[in-house]
Amino acid sequence: MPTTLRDVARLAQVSVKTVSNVVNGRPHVSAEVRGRVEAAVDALGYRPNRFARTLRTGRSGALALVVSEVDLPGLGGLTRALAGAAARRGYRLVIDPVDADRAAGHPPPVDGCLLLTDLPAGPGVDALPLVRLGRVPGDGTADRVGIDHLGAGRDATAHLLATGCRRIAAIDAGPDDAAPPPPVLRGYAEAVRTAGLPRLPGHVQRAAAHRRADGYRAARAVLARPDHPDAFVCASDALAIGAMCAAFDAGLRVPEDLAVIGVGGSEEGHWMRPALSTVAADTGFIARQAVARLLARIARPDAAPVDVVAPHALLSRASTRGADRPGTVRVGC
Amino acid sequence: MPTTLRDVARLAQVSVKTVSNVVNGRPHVSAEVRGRVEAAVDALGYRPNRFARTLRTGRSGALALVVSEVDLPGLGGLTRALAGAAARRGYRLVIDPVDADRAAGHPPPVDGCLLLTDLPAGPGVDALPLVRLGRVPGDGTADRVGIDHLGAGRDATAHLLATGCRRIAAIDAGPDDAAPPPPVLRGYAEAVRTAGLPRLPGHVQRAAAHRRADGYRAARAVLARPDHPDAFVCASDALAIGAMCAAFDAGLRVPEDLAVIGVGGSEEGHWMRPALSTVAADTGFIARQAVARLLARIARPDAAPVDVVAPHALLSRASTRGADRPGTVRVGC
DNA sequence: TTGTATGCGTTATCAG
DNA sequence: CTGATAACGCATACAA
Repeated sequence: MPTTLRDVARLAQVSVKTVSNVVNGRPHVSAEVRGRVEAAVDALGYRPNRFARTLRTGRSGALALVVSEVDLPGLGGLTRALAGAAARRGYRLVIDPVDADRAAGHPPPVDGCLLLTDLPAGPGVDALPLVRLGRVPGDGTADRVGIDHLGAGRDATAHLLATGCRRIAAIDAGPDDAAPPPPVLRGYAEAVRTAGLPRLPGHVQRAAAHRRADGYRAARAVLARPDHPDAFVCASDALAIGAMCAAFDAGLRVPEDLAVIGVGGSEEGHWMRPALSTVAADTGFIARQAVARLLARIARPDAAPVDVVAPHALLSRASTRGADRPGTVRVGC
Repeated sequence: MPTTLRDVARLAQVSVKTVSNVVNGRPHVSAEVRGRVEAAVDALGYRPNRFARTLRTGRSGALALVVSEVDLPGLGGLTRALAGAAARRGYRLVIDPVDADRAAGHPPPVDGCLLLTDLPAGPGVDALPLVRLGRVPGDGTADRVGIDHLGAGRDATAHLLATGCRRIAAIDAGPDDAAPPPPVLRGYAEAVRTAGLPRLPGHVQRAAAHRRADGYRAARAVLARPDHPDAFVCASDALAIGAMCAAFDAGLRVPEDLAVIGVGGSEEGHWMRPALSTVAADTGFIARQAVARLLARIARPDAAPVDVVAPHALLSRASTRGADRPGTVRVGC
């Protein structure tokens, strides 16, 4: 049974209020009383009850990053950046993994949520202040911070074109019949059209989700066709990693026979061999903006939702051809 | 300002207690009253306040997985297993990323912690019921669930010996002068000695931590020596992935010139090319045991700490030689 | 500068 | 079966 403010107050011979003042670092407490209280706190090993404090103040001081997939390449870097940004604003960050099916049924005990999933928020989470992470623009129902995926798809494709690829395939996640197609695919189509290249049938694949295995399957499907592509644009690093593995297992050399580029700038891609070229988001920017937007929404729940577009840069590594490698090609906003 | 039990009670023309009974699914409520209350709950969009509930009951229904490194290969699989095990016991799981330096200063708002770090618990976390994940045996100060790392090191080394490797190097994390050496290294040394092979100087490297970059650096240091090893035993998949990259960058073929094996059984290793051989823990077992131990400790805080040894199996994949590949070699307990 | 009293939203105790 | 009322631990008007 934990010690409470009252226990400390009794031992230190002061009132509850004074102990509260000392614990919360309030001024206007005499040095002598403060010393007595601190001694009592130490002696009893007092720790404030977070739930009581939150109930009273209405603030828990915690934000949640809600993810439907914990094994996502790049999640580590994003989490680090978000935790840092939150800490600088006086908040702690916890990760809340939710099942795809029972999506976010109960809200985590936090002041607000960052959603890294395109799932519907669910009855629990959507009552909380909420910022979505990922592709912008969104549907305007919530604040959203992410890179311009259409631009990312265009830039990735342009990079492949510039390094000599001519039969470029693309892999994105989501239902096959989605309309409009997802932004990376639109950017890809735009770049291919601008270059005056023909659209090859079956060269656009839709994976079930952004998992390595989905990318592997999608890439196999394309590589099984008689008209091999010479490059893959993948809408995420997870898909790209799966696609690279499919290429190896098919006996193809990367990038000589098949170039691969992803989107995300994940750490894991850096540790593939060959290292994965990728359109990297500025995670520091995203983290700062996402936390700032979320805190703003907590303060003003009724403000109009805004989209924040984060800068991106193309990281040209060994999985794509090109004389400029290794290096960063500045593109995007 | 959210709606409370009182608002619902007022609208439904019943007492606060009755609403509470309905919300918590208690029996002894007439169907008619129940219907009225449920209608009011829906109309007002009532959601129970978790903090008030926790304050009152003393139980939050949440467990925390405390990690010092979020970019760990295998963390995804472990998290999934733990979240599942917790859910089956009626608990939710959140991940609490902590900085290595300001380790776990504040306790997360949960009923207990699973610690996936060897850092000292810190003043906040160590007051909570706590189970450590990782190598067993531990120091006896806390419950601990993990595989037998000494056996894992022995089995990994034996596998390399059985597939023809004769100059085997080892990489583990931690300070160079730690005594006793970490268990994987001890198992490695034991297997090498048993095989009657000489100890090659400089073939045991200590990395700063279990990060890919640490494995990369350590492997480079070994490969820079005139007496190349023909295999690496790595104490984690993160180290092994870094070591594999170092081998490639040195122009070596895996496994022909250099075999590599890790410990952990991470998903990420599966998606390396060649796929990483690894000593895989039974994450389902670990998750079930860890959650069970933690709940037991919550119920009886003063019970003596116990160590639980989880089964492990050697996954022989393409990063090690051998005719039996691909396949699982049953070893361990 | 410090103490007293009240309420945050919930559940539990006890009457009716 | 239902209703009034007291706690849970903390922070804060307000009083002293």
